[in-house]
Amino acid sequence: MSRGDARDRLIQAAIDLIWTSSYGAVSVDAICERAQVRKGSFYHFFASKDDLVVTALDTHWSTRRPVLDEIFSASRPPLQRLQRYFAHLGERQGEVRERYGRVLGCFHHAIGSECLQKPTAVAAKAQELSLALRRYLETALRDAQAEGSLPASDPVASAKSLFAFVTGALTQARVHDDLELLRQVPRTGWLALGMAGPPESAA
Amino acid sequence: MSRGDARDRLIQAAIDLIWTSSYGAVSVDAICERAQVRKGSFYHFFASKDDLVVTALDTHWSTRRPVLDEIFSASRPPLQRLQRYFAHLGERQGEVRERYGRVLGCFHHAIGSECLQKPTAVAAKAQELSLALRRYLETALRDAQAEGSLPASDPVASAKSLFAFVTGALTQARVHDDLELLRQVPRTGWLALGMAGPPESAA
DNA sequence: GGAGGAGATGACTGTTTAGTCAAGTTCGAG
DNA sequence: CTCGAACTTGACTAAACAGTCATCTCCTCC
Repeated sequence: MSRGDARDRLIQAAIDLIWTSSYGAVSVDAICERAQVRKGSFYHFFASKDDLVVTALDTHWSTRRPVLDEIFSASRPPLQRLQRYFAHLGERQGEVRERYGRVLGCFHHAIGSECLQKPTAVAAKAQELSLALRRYLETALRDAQAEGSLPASDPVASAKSLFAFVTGALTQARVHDDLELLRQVPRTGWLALGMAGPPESAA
Repeated sequence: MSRGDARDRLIQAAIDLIWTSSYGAVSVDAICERAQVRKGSFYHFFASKDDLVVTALDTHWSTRRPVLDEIFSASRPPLQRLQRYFAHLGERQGEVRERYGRVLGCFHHAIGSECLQKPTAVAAKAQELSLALRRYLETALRDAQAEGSLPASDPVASAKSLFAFVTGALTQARVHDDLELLRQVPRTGWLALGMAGPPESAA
């Protein structure tokens, strides 16, 4: 990493600090100090604090995307995709807890619910990523209905409800630092879809 | 309201401003300006910004509590309580939208997920109120299981999951200003409890 | 009417904030 | 060696920030 060394450190510092507290509570100075980068360098790489945060959101998403692509692979039966995703939530936050000492939930969701309309660019990026995530669910539900393994209904509305449950569980887990709650997600998730449990082949 | 006139305006201004944006984005000056109260008066009534916010949380809760007490009245069949609450979510946020021009979700939940550990007093108060709300669900679930209208399970864990879904739906509705999502809550809520729909007598 | 307290006021302090800038250093290509 | 571009640096600004304070204005009770 010769090129973008300080830049990368700034991005990582922003992710660490904002994720563990909040957008509004983290200052440029704090990010610089953690990244061991001077103020002038910050503004060499980024036009503003918001510019860095948008970049941080993109960077973080680019690390999650391949994982989601694998979980929601079209070569996998649609219900098995959901089963893997439900299980992934708990596993992933377990890793987060080991690294940050605390369950932190979803990075861009935490930012998105804090920055409603305030800094347009940040809010727009957070919403964009939330929508991208929801589309994984939507596709899996549509595929499941197409193959008849899930009762027919509006897949967009169903994905919205399921997504609300997932983000709610992640946020509650974050607030109460409660990993156990996420381990309940698979059970309740299937119920919310109108099913008693996961398909036999997916367990 | 002879006593506490300016004080009340400060509390209301804090609720309005923080609810429509966020804790971190609202300054004491902004609150004072909206309340038409001078800085000195602010600190005559409140020891600090956090002190006002804690008071605002309590004040707001005290307006919601009688409504919840009515909805979750023990003289009502437990499943009917849940049905009423599910329906209430959409109605209430409809009112909020009319008043504030936007769906805002749950006030103390928005603050609670933003202020994780930072200002101890604010975070503690927000968590206290979240817990109080969750207990309404817990009691209803316990009563429903006791009378056999809901399959037996751990009511605490079930309440956590149901509460995660409700807060998730409120937050999604807030972020996307989407009232329609909340209107789906009754349907998905019953599913998540392992029921096909509300009891006949409750509809 | 006078004493005293609750409340109002605006100017004030010191700190933190985001963002700027001119003068540096480093380093690879020509 | 030299030139320029990428990068670094620390001092700087102006605004916003939370919080303070002496002084004033009421209103109430004696």
